[in-house]
Amino acid sequence: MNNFTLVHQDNHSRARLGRLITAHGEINTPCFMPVGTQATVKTLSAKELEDSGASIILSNAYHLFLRPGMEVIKKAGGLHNFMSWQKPILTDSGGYQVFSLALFRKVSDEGVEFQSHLDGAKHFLRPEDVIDIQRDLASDIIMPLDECAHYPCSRDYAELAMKRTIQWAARSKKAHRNSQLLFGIIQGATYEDLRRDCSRQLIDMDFSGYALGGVSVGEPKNLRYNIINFVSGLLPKKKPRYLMGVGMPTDIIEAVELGVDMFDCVIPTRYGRNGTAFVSHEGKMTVRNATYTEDFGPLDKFCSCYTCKNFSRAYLRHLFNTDEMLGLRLVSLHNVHFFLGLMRNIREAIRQDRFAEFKKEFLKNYNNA
RNA sequence: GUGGGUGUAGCGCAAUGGUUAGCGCAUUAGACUGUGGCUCUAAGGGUUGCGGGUUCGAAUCCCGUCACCCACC
Repeated sequence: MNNFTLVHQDNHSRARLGRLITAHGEINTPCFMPVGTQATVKTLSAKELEDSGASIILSNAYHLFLRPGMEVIKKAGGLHNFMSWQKPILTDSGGYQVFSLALFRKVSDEGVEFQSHLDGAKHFLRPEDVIDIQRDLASDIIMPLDECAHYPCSRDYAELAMKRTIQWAARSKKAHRNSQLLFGIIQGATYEDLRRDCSRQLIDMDFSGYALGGVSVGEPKNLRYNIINFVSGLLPKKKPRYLMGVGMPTDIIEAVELGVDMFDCVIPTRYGRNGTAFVSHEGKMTVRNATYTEDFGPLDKFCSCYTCKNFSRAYLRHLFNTDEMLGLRLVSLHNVHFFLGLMRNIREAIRQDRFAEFKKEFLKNYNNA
């Protein structure tokens, strides 16, 4: 059975409209998944997320495994109940975190031994363990353990990481026995032949969707788009395509044009906490800047979110300058609203076969992001 | 009034005779892509209280003066 339906293919590009069915509801694609690593999209309540139009969020097996631990989540009745979010959840395996956060790690074909970034305790996780953890989380879409190479990276290491990712994907598939949707993760850094080999082998294993990993890890933009373009062209049309960890609005638009369906990124919330807002027809805006000291207009005059309906730039700047936590919340809320609104606009443009015009129009006035 | 102490960037402080007076915070402006609210990068900002003197050279030593602090009258 296929959980993904291709609803419409844009006439003038590879952009596509789709629908993904999960145990906790349907997701219209292209979609953006706000990131809730520690069972919370930082500073936002489930209601605020829902009101912003979020149809799925992302969480993280590595973080939740370390804290609060699986026993707590199991007793809570799964991640949905624990965090009181009843729409779909995709959980990342934690492959990325093992390679970016752990104090120490030793990777072998068997799995990965690492030291917790929280308390230094040593853990050993095999791909099978990571599937079990996500079974207990009871998320809707789950990801296999993978090895994410950063940029720049030698061809030898990229090949090693890619091959291990494939082996682990096969073992994950074997260990996966329920109705959660398991995606395959394509690695191979910036090397097209490695990406091709990885794609082919994962496609042969028949996953519910395919994720493009190891992107936006420091590589220049042109290389990034080359790889997205290349891999997207290899993937089956009838399965969802997920570009992991991406990204800026312009990255998302470029990737949608290349046929990507799903995105997640910390940018709206992290930038929100750090005082950068995304504004329609403008781009990135640093809320702290002195120029807004007496700007009593809304953050984004085209936005209908709670922040923009009720507060001025001058007030938001004041909140950031005084380190008041409401500022983090209000700008995070706006940014999430902005990203989800962007996705709605993208879907509508594809539906009307005018994605190219939409992209042109969007980029015309939109700078730096 | 007497004695002592202190005056250096918006604030708190370094620099005890030797290049162009530094540091932290603050300010200003950047960065952040499968999340630690953190962190990082850069910039602006000085008549060293004021006036005089000694010296090749003074934030630094001397004299005067002003302000503030402490103690004693």
